[in-house]
Amino acid sequence: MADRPASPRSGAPSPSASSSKSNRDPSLYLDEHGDLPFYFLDAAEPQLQDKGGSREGAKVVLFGKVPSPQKEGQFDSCSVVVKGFYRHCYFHKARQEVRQEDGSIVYGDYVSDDEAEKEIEACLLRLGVREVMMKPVKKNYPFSFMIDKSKEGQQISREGEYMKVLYPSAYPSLSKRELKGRTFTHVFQESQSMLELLILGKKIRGPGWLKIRAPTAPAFAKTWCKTEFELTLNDPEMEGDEEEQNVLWMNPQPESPPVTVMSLAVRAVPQPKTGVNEVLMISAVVQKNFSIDGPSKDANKNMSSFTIVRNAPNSSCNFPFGFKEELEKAKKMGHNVTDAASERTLLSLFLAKMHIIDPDFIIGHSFLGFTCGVLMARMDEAKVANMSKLGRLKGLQIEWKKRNKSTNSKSHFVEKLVMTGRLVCDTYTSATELVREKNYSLSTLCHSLLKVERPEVSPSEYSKFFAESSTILRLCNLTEGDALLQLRLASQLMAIPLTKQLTNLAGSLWSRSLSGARAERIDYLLLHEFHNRSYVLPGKPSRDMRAGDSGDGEGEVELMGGGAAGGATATRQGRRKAQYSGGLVLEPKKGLYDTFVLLLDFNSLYPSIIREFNICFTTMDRPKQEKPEGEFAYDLPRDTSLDSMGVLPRMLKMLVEKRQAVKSALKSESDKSSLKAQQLEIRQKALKIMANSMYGCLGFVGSRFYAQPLAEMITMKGREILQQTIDLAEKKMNLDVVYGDTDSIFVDSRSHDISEAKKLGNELKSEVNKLHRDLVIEIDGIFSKILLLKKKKYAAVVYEEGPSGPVLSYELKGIDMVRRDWCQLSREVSKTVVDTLLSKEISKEEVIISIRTTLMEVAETLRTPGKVPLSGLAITKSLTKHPQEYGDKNSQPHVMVAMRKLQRNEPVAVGEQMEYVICKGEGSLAEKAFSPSEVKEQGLEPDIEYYLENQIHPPVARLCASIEGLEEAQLAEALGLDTKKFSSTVDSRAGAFGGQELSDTKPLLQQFDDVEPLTLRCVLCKTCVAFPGVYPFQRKRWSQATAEEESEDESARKQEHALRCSNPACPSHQRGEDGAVPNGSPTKPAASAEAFPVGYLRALVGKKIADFKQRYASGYLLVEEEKGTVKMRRVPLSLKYTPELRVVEEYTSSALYRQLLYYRSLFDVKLAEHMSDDANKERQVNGKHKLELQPLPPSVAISMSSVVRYVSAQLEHSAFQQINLSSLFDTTVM
RNA sequence: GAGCGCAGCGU
DNA sequence: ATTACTATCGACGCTGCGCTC
Ligand SMILES: [Mg+2]
Ligand SMILES: [Mg+2]
Repeated sequence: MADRPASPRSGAPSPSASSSKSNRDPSLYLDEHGDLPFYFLDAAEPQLQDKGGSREGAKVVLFGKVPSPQKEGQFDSCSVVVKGFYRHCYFHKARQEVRQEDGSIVYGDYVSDDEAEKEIEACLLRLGVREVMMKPVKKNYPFSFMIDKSKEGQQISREGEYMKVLYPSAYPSLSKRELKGRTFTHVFQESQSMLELLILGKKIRGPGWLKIRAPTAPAFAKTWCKTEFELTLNDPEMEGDEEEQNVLWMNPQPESPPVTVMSLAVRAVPQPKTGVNEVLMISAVVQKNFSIDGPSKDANKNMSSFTIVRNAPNSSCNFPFGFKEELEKAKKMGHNVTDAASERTLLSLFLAKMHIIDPDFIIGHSFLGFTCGVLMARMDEAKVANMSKLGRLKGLQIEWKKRNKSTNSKSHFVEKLVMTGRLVCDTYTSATELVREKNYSLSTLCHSLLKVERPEVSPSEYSKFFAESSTILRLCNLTEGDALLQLRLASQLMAIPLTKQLTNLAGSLWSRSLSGARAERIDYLLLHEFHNRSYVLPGKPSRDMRAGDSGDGEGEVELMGGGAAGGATATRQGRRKAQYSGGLVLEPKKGLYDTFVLLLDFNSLYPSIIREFNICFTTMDRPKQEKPEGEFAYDLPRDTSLDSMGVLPRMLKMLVEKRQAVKSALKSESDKSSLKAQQLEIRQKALKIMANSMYGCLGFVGSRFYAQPLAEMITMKGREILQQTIDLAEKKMNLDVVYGDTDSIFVDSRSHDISEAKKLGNELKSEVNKLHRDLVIEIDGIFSKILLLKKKKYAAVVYEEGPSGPVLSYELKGIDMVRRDWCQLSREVSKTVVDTLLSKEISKEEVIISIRTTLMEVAETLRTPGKVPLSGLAITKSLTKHPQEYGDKNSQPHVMVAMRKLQRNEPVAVGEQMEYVICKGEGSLAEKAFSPSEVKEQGLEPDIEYYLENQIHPPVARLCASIEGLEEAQLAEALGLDTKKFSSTVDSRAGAFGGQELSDTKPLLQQFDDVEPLTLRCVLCKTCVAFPGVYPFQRKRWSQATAEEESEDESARKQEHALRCSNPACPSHQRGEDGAVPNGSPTKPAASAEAFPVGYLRALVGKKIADFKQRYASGYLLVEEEKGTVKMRRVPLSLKYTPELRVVEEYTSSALYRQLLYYRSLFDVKLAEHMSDDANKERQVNGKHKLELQPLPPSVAISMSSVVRYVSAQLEHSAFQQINLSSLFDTTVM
């Protein structure tokens, strides 16, 4: 930037000129006026130990970087200890009570300054504050729109009169409870920290260049920084003079200095007996030119690394013979490995390195949650000196007895304390905030973000690595690799530049921003703004800023002290009940749409509402009238003109406009991957985050600016605007709104024409936008197909026009397959089902076939032991608290698994993803849940039926809920589940078959309506014969009776078997009466005389069965082929099977089953006898003659039974109901 | 069916 | 209601599972 000073020290003596002085001379850092250019990174207000009775004033330590006097362009770490603070508080003056004649009291003017001053002075004196400065001031009050029920008649108005009170910080801050008086009603900022006072007073807005006026050298260093200064603040002049400020924010800002980051990876091994982690190895990767504004240039050039590994004699991790030599060799190869004789040596060495390298940033994966704690515990145990070198604040005393409580302390308080002065970027924490993953282990993140497979080594394997020198070095390599991966991960996530931008925008502390204090960022943004506008600032959560909230009459709970606010009862982990209503969600018009559906969405709805309606602390009025309990009493600000803009709208306007500027700058950037472009991208993102999180903080009980009425007003307007938009679309434009959620509507264009749909969308868009000034709705997407399932649950095909035709992609919201609490298998099956449902141009029948086939295949695979890997069955659930803290631990699978893990002395972290597999066995679900490792070790068997019934069926059923022909029962049938659980309005035929026993020789004959009849072809004369069954009378009895007349053979009294050629001239008839029987002809081989030999029958039936199976299975194969190639383009099944399209389409599993059963029945002699009984009963009723079944020749009987056995074998393997449909896919034919 | 609890999607 | 230890977390809307009554 052109307007930037080239260097923060412009005008300073050049380094060479002062080279004669000692390197340590701090004055070298000062410019010609004796001022210090200081890049502020972070600050802390260390708590002071009380030394007897004498109190020291508060100290605030600023940590940062200063230009190195020795080397141009380099920077040294520096701290500035600021002293001489005065506490600032504001006493709001009371109004005089005037007694009326009727005895009532009215409140008049403010009490006089003298009166107030006297009382306040006395009050402070009573609290031990002897040096006080006081002055009447006018201040504004941010919560003037709320009614303070505890202070009837003494409401604070927007502008009011206060006494400003200042006293040295050596005196303690005042307790609100002790501050009661006649002349004042409220006290503000009495507990403000000096750090906050400094930041607000000096307008320090996050990391940036400051000019420190005339700092001095300290008598002794309080920090481990390379150089240190001390600054005593001027005595507070009541009127702050800009020239007298001793800390100034530089304007314009020179370029930020690069920082040094150190990524740490530690291998700790738990002691078998105690479970205490001991440090085995520490690796660090250091990068010196790390840019805090964006990606770093030449990152690799400025990287170095080291590893320290320790010997552990008398344990499994001792150095093998000759390790020293190997180590020396490795060192010569450039591998920076140091050995240490003991853990203590290792830790000391490490601290020394830390001190020399003096990193500004520490990067680690779960650094605060694990690594740092382990290091500290071991340093304490081994009595390693100067543990505080981990951070930069010297001589910290940490009370260890307190922290040995339990491992589940989530605040990492001590760790943060020790790290003071070095910023910590925890890749775990950052990732949980910046990306959504199924879990946040280093390996997973490397895989998904860096596309790198990280080799995992568990502590139990360390001893193996210590068997040989080479493998120890390999472990060192891996550890160093981890450190490098963490560094890359942090860079990839842009965690450091992004939090820096956020901190700059908010004017908060970087260390707090890094540890994810989101609400605090908004607090600081508003604190700065309100401070600058001369408002008294709200303190820690307490009710007096907004005592007696309008809606619920909670009076003066706060005075009782203990009463926890916000209803946060005890150890309640689950989310508490909502305090006010939020967004409007429409009931979707459920179903599958194949017309274009438009998604219109308001840009940043809530921030826009704040601007549109000028909603702010400063613009809202007190409710004019009492409203009944629970009703919202506030009115909208009447004035929404731009000149009366409130603070919040103004800030949002600023954020939005800045973002627009950044985005347009980004647009003009030709190379989107350039450093500049990426910096802009980060800035843009930070601006968006800030704008969007403002609303959330208004409703946050713990926020400094907690203002539920504002939050409530915003959501209320949100609901109104969405409803208004819907009405416009439906009533005025006669459109079909099929769904909407908070800030969006989904409109069915009822058209297959994209341009028509777009036109419609644009019309609606412009109509809506006409209604608003700041609110903007936009077409957020066009779906060529959408399956609306439930509120917040849908699957859609996004239609976009690319340079070469339409580009399709999925949008999947809320459905089970996007959630991590279903096993992978379930998600995969759902995926296939969604693929089918959303595929293009596929008939309803094809969809049904395809999904049924998928399910049958899944069931078959699952029921085949070992076909599905355990990982596919693992169900994942997070531990949201320590296992012990769960109420009924015994009924929750993930908790049970965690408890057992604890029992085995394995660490269990809060937030960890517990994997479990449901196994066969007795008891409740939780008792059948085991971790994958337990399953393997104990040889347990997964409960396949559980998975089919509870993991596959419900999600698929939900997806198919609106698809006719794929009701729950059909899906259950396809999965081979008990269909009785589902209402039997569904497939009655399937139901009928479901109850059928295979051994039953009396099937329901009408069920063979749709089977293909069996045609035999005489092997001798090639005549084709439709095979009626064992006897001719059976011909018309397989399906519903037809009106057709009986043929001669069917009604013949003497029923001869039907296994004979119909051609009278056939040679088969030449041989004896029965034809089929080779009755011992001497001239011809017996077999050749048969029309239908048994071998032929079996082959024919076998072939037919195989054909049907193939026909059935081919549907599946086609789907499978599809999956591998084009996700969205499914070739319809009919394309491949045009000649037999109908057959294929209708060829379901039950059809196949019936076909097989039919074949068997045709040859079933016993069945024939049953059927003749039935037939004779009917004939008797109708007065027809009785049929007499003629005995079968032995050979025919053998043929018949042979075929029956053959078909039965195939049927038995393929139990269609409740057993196993899978062998239908067995393509081998006997 | 209600209650409780758990999970974590959605805006 | 914390910036020294009980942790501390932006809001609300919605579905789905398991257990007990
Ligand atoms: Mg939006
Ligand atoms: Mg939206």
